[in-house]
Amino acid sequence: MLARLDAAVRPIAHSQDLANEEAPNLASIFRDKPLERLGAGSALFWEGDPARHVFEVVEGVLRIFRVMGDGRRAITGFLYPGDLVGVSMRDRYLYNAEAVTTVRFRRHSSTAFQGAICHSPELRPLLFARLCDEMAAAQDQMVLLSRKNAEERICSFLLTLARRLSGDGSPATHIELAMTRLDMADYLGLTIETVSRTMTALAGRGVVRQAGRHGVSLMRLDIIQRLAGDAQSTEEPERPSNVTRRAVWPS
Amino acid sequence: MLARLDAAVRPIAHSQDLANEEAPNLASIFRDKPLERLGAGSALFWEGDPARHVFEVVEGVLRIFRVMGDGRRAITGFLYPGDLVGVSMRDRYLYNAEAVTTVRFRRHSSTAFQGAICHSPELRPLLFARLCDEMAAAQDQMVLLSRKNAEERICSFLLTLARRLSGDGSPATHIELAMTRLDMADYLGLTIETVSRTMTALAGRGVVRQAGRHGVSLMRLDIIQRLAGDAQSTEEPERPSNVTRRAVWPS
DNA sequence: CGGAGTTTTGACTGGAATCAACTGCGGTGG
DNA sequence: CCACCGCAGTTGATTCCAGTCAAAACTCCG
Repeated sequence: MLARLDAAVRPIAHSQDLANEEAPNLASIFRDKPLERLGAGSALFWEGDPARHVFEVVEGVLRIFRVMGDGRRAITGFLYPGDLVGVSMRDRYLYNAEAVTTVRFRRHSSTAFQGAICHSPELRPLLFARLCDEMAAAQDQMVLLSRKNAEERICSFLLTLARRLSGDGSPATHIELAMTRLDMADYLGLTIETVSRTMTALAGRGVVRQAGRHGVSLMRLDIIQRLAGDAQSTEEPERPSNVTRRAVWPS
Repeated sequence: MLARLDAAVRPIAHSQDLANEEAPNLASIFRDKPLERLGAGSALFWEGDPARHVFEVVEGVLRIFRVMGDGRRAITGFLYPGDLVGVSMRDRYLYNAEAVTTVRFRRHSSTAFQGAICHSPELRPLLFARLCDEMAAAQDQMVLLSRKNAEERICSFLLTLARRLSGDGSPATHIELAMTRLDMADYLGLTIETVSRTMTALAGRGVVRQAGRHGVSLMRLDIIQRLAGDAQSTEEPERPSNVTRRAVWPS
């Protein structure tokens, strides 16, 4: 009873990778599996369910979250095309996974996935790398939740999303939030009211521009970056420890 | 390129395992390495340092943390004997590691460690399992930071510590906190004053008893467990596909 | 056009942060 | 042995950011 990790793992490269012609990658394991579909709001699995499958998100957005006894919800991550869900060493899923939007995905049995990983010296390090990226992202999130104020949380979130959606390194200047304010709040450790007020305040200062319910244009990336709070303070920019500064975020 | 994870990984079993006579375990990789020593407060490495080594904690406690530009600190974890530090797929450490107490540890080069893992079908799943446990712990911490109040955070922390220090499943009833109030605060996303007040309040209610600066006796484990907030609410202990509400807490 | 859900806005509250003493322990050296 | 210092921790007073409660406004549907 070996493998079956329980973590949601994210890709290093974005999803539009050339899965077929290139060197094997994690997505290639799923290539011949049928495409399945999950309506917005539906659950892919629940915490505690037997962890029989591993999933690859092909299109759409998933949220993974836990719910406390009294109903308080904490979203621990959003998953995008190319991400794997349900990779775990345990026999039960440790969190809930729900579709934020309509999601298209492929399914693989945990045992077969495990076998494929174990026997492929090419794939193994890829999975390891994803787990490590995920761990780094989790630590970023812990910093955010433990020490950032509402404005810093929102700006960090927008920036992360902008970087992820752009594929390459530089953040996109316009993003479409797939999720509601409630999802954002439960991910950032805030309430919907605070998320709303903070977004409005940023828009009022011309830092962002809201376009419809879910569209956000990042008008002043420089300011957003500063407000996100990850920046070095202005002393000794040559600190070798700063070099990696944020090797962190995936993509 | 290949292996070098960046996560602090924890053991499933406690450290007093029979490293030598039993089946290979992760500690066995380090068995022939010399024991080194690190004074309380000293750094093992800094965020951004080249990740040349992987460490095994043999004795004492480490803290791993990040510092924001303006000095705010967030401790993302404490590491105990048997834990590995610096396992990473990146060429730089992503966080700081400092000794809370005097620490004794062993050191292994990242590349050699990586090689040992890659070539050992026994060790690989163990490392995977640790990463996954670490990921699960990180998610617990995100729930704590995002949705729990001060009292719940303190009780969760005490409970986690009690479980870890006892080795087996049932929580120890007396624990010695290796860390200061400041460490606790930076781990729990609180201030020292709030940690202090909350501890005092718990002691005042007879839930815990403080013994000296760092000793804590858990007088009412049942209450602590309830206050930690992870408990089921008292409805329907069996959870079939009771999709609506929520599906269970792990195990 | 209507209606439900989502988002925004406003008024007020409250829990933890902040600011500020004060206490007590532990080590050190006279 | 004890006076002194310094740091960790506690306690108190006050502030403030985000939460709560409530209602209005907007959007996206059919």
